[in-house]
Amino acid sequence: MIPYDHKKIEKKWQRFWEQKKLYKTSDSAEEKDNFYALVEFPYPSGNLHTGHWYAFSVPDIFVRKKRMEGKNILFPIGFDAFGLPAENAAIKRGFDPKKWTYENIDYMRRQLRSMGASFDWSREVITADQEYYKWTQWIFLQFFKKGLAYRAETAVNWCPKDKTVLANEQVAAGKCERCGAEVEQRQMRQWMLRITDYAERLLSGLDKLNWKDEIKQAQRNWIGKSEGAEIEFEIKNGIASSYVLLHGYTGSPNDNFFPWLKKTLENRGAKVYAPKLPNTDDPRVYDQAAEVLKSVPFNKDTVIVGHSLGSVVALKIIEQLKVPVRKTIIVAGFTENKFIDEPFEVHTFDWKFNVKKIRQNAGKVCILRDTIDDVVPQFQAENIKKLIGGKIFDFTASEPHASGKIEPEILRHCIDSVRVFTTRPDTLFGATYVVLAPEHELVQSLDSRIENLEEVKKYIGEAKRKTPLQRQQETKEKTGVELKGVKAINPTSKEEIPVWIADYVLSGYGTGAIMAVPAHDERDFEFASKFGLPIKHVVIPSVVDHVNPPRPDKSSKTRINVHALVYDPVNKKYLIIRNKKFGWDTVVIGGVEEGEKAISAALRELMEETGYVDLEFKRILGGPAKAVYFAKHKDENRIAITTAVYFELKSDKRVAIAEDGENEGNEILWIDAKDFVPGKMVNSELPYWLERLKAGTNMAYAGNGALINSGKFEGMDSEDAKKKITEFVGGEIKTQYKLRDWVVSRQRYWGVPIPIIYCEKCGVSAVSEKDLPVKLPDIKDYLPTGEGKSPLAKATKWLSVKCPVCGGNAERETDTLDTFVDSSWYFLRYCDPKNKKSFADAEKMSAWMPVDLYSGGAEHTTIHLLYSRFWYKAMYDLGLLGGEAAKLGDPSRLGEAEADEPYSERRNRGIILGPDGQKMSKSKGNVIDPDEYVAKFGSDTVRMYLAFIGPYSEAGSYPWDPHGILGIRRFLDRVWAMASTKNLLKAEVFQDFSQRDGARLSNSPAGEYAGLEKSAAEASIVRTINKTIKQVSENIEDFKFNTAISAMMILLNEVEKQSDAISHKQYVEFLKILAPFAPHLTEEIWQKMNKSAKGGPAKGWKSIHLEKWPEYDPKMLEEENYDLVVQINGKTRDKFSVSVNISQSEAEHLTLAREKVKLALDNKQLRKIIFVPKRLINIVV
RNA sequence: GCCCGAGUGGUGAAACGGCAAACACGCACGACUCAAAAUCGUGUGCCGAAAGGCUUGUGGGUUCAAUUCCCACCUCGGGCACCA
Repeated sequence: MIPYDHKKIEKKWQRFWEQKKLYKTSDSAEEKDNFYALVEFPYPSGNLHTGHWYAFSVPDIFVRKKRMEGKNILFPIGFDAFGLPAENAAIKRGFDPKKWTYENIDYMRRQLRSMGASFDWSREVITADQEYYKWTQWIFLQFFKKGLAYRAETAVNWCPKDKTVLANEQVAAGKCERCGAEVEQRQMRQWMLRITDYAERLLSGLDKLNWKDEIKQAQRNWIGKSEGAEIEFEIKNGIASSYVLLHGYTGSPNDNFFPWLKKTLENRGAKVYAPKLPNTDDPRVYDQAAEVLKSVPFNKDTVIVGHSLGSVVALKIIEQLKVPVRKTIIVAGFTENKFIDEPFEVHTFDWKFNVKKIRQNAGKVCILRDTIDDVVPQFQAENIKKLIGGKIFDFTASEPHASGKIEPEILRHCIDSVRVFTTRPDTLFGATYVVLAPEHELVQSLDSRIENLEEVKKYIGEAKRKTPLQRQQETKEKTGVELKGVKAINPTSKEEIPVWIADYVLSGYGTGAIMAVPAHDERDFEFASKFGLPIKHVVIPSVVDHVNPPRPDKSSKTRINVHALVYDPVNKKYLIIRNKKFGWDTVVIGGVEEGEKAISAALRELMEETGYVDLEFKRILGGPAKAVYFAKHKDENRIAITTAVYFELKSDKRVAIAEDGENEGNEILWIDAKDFVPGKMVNSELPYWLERLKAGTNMAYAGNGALINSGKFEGMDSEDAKKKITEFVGGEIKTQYKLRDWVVSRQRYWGVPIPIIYCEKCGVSAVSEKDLPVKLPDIKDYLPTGEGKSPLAKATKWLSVKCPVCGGNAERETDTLDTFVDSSWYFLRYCDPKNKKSFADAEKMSAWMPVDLYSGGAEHTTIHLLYSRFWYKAMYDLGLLGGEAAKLGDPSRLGEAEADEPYSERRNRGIILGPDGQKMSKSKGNVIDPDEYVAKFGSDTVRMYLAFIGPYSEAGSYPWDPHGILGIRRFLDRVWAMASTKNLLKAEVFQDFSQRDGARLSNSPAGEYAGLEKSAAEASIVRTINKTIKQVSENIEDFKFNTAISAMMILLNEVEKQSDAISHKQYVEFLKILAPFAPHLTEEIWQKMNKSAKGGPAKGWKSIHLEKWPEYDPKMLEEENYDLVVQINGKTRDKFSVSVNISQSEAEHLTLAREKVKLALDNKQLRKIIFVPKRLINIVV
């Protein structure tokens, strides 16, 4: 017997496949459909671990099967080569990150080849290659030009250890996902991508995708959509006594600047001055304004609003004022993120400002940044901020100067008010206070009115010092401070309510302020309870009686009543009333008179109806709640606002029951506690009611229901009231997402340089296309500066550059891009990896995209998967994807196709644990080195063992069993041994084998097979092989490789027992279905079976991996007989062999005749017989 | 707390609503061997000497029949987490 020398065999075939370029893919193949199978490319950490093997070699089984089925397969591989580990190795051990990375790639490439996976290496992509990152930069610039990439100052996550910012998605439980250090919040100016613009499409796109629900759900949760309303709460005395409105240069061609704004302010009793300014940039514009403004009595309660040109006028006025004004609002332009490729003429004012004077007199400064692209530097938000300070508020309308949109926005700043976001506008009547996030801007603008400013400032300072993790850890105990002297006005009741700041309100979500409805929100309830704030119930649960539902043909009456539940603790019984006349059970129900307490009403009614008087009130069981039912005794529908009260019986003492019509037919009953359940009572679901009524007692009731204490909305269903109340107070229906914009700049070296240039004069501009790529310079010192700057800031020579607009001296952006940017489009580069003219050719992309099957780790669900979906959609909208996608580029046609989704099917893989069932880690000493096992058993064994370890279709975690792998090796040994002992591997026997299709494997004379036994064995083998082909085919499709392997094992077990019965054709079929699992072994046997006389491969021989995937014959699956299972009352009692065609009556007859059945039935009456052909017969007695 | 997913032998795990535990590991016994390893064979859910009974986290429901469908609860894993 020839030994199975895996080392020799595997090396031989890996070399052979490579030489023959067996897996090289052309973009189309005749009569073959394209199929794009993608696995997440690895980070070149230096060594392939078990996880890599699991990630790559198992999907390779699927890929090989698809290829044999006749698909033109794209199965590429590459390296996600930028990232922190390289850089940290550089800092720690002095390696050159580039050298380190590329050496690792070389090593891993060799290891990957030893895996025998059928990658097309000719398409390898490395993200750190200049040819690749040139296009990363290029695409980034396309985003920049469309405003999808922008730079802004926001609160960002800062990792103090890695000294870089992180995206939200890279922070887990307040810690840096990579190094575990506690993340801090910092205000920093960063590059961001507008992924939030795509929130809705990222959400709706999921519906169309063939992904597992758990993956979709995780993305949905991450996006976190909630629908609600924004509602304005005015601050008491929030309106100033006078306003001066100064219109803009280009924005308002009409006489009056914002007529609506003027009217609105006047309606509220303010004095408004809106002089007409000439539409010119001549300095005399001020003189004219000054003339008009002579009549304005400026004082410390004046608010000045300047827009564009008007802002310059405003500054001039402020400069000359003697007394400071209350507030200055400047509506300014925005140039920073505009891509300027053409020089423009700059309008200039030669006015000089006295900055000190302005700062003295401007009061609170608030700058609203419009989307208008203002080319005049004086009109730009940033410049105005430099000049007079203050705070910038971004205002994004759908169009610049959006009339009707910007005015309300300005109004908000003219009148001190708080805008809150709520998903429960229906509870607005119950808003008893307002809470601001500590970072909320209103605190600053109100500081003169806050009586306890010191305390407030102290609280804010403490809140700011806390890391996000600390804040999270303190969720149990709520803290906060009231802004004393400040009141907000509830827009429904006009009541004055207190304003608090508390860090349980997050500045980054919604408006950074909430209306607190303690009665109907758990957090507010907790806060209100702690600080003694009022709790006002406005929604009560609503219960409809399903046993006695309201009848549409009957009139309805609303009543306030009480349900009195009485318990006798001695006998453990409940008191109920059974009405004989109408046939129902109730507890005592009594109407509550005007001004009466529920408890006394209950006691009165109990006495009248039952006579019991010695009762002790225990507690309010529930309510108030709305209960709707049909009251038979009154023949009308009842809408009862009811309270449930619980009493205990102290003694049997009774008085006479009042004899009136009401009590007719009533029977007073005491029933067992266990019988006090809906099913056991007559026409009653009272216990269920009482349960429902409990909601809202001693806790916040957050459910829906009916409105109370809500003015004209009294009684309305809370769901309907949401819209109605929002309209009533002039609020705005709004959708919020938890998703934040993606922060992509990193203050680190080893990444793609952001291709942006800063010029003193021209601001921010893109690097010209011809200058791409901006190469990552070689530097010596990789240490981050720590103060928010990348090590690139130290590469002085690289740093300085000519401005692409004016040609003057300028500087480069020193931050690099997040590596998730690199991996957001690598699958596109695989389509056309060598392209020098574009990132990928449109035709080629449309030949392959979308990816048919994407396999990767579950940890990327809300990171890479979400990012790349966004990236792809953005590219799609920019028309960059070409082919069909470009034709579909019109956003109005979206939804017609999935053209904007990159992956049509996604599968998450599980993880391999150490033998101890723990995650593998060096410190635990449970790391399995795949190389060791490959050396010992071969890569075929390792990959097949990983496939066998558990269902790949479920992202479970499977421990590596060092013994378990033996089972696979034994199986492969037996496959080999069978070929070997059956002389398959001897050339002289099998030359011209191709002509001997159908011949027996053994050399024995044909006569030996004569006889019944043999043919039964043959029939059995035929059936098994067909079954196996069927199962293996289906299981691979479902990623259930474990059961596919088990099916092949079953086949081999059977074949070994009667190997003479297997034909050559059948053996070949077996070999072919095994080929994707054990590509080397099967190829070796396949070749040896097809040797020519001279010993080389037979003429026309081709690799088994290019052979056609076997098909099964459904007819061959059928059996003539089967074991009929006999059940009696569902329990198996017997079984016997019957023909497949047996009729029910025959089966019954045979079954009843059997001894065991007779015995078991014991002459009992048969009630029913169920016969399921080909399965069982069930006798019910 | 919310949203997913999963609970089946000693272990990894199988099972269109139809014989629970296929396949594999491990273990026990046997064969081969002077011996061991490897290999091959037999057995292996639990209780019971056997007949037989019990068994898919717990409790209920639907069904002739439930690991599978429905409800409640418990435990574990994952994601989110003061998101108004």
